[in-house]
Amino acid sequence: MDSGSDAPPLTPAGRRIVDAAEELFYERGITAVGVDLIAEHSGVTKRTLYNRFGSKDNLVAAYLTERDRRWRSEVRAAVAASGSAEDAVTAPFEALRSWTSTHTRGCAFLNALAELPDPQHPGHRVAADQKRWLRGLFEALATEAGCHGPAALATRLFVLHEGAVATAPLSLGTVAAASDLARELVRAAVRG
Amino acid sequence: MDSGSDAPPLTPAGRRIVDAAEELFYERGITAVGVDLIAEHSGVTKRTLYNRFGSKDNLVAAYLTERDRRWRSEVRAAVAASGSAEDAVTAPFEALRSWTSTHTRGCAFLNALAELPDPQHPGHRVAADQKRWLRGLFEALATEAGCHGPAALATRLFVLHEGAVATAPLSLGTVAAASDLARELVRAAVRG
DNA sequence: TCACGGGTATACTGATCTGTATACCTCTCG
DNA sequence: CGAGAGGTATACAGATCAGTATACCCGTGA
Repeated sequence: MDSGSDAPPLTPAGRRIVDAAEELFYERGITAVGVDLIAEHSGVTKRTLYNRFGSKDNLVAAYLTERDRRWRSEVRAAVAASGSAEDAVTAPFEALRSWTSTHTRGCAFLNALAELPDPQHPGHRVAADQKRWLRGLFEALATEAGCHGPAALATRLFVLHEGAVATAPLSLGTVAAASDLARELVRAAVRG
Repeated sequence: MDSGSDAPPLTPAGRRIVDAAEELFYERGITAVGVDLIAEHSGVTKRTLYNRFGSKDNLVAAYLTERDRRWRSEVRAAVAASGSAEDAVTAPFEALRSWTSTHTRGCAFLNALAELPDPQHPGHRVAADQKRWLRGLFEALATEAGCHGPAALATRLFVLHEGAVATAPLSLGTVAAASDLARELVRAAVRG
């Protein structure tokens, strides 16, 4: 559940493959990108790609797992950088703000869920787990901050967060709006 | 902007093609479904499909346009069925509730945006327009109900709505949570 | 009567898809 | 020395992709 250190240490070629997959899958879509293109962009033979990952589905899962690892790291850093337990609850929205300022394709995990309907697909599982982790993080942070009704509050913060990231590419000011409302909700839950 | 009556009257075969496209594109994904499969499912020759729509991209746009037309109709019905101007503001959440009770693949438009990164793609435009329409509808309803700060409120309601529909397939209770919070926000904006 | 719109049937093109086969190279470590 | 891991290079299989070509059928309306 921690998505932590049980990652197999990637070989140099494996590293380049995942890097290329991260960019291409995210920018152009998973189904629209073929393994040949990824092999070419990473300067690696298709044979090597299949030796490392076995199948495209597994490579997709590796791509999402890597994204998940980095994203959790950024969120945890934002939580650690927050000044108070109350601010920590909305720290994921700060991480979201900086993410959306440089990326215009929204959430890699929501996009993956849109493209991979099959719950058995390894990539689907990674993406769904990422979302469940985030909702759980909100609940843990809300509990830590002494908020009333941490479970219900966490679901509300989670909805706001996902709505913001899902609509971020539309540039309708949803990230700031969600962030502001989230802070109001947390403040009310701490006081109330 | 109304997505109304300027729709070309579909021929019988065209009707069946769009119906099949609606089901297949939504359930399995746009890129993952080929035109041959749609032709087969609609009992139509591929020649006819191309005579009607010209290209897969155009068929995708027709699919999303049809979905948009139906969805706006359902939302407008929910608005009309609401008992008061205040209830009308959150009527789209009622439509969302009934939609997610029978569909587990989330929002066809968000899914389309996830699969079609190119803003020039005709399907991308239809999906983006649908989202802008919804945000505008919230603002119009909020204004009608005499809410304070209707523009900011509309963006908040929009974020909640999109977060709910984006995470609905995860079954984390987000639709009910967003709906409840939306009503609280509207009530506060009417009173305040 | 006859032209035309809507549709069927079948075959095809050229590209691209995931995945595999075969053969060779090079470095490290026991 | 020798084995194995990591990788390259090239070619291939079989399926599927979007889209086109050719030829025919049938109903309606001028």
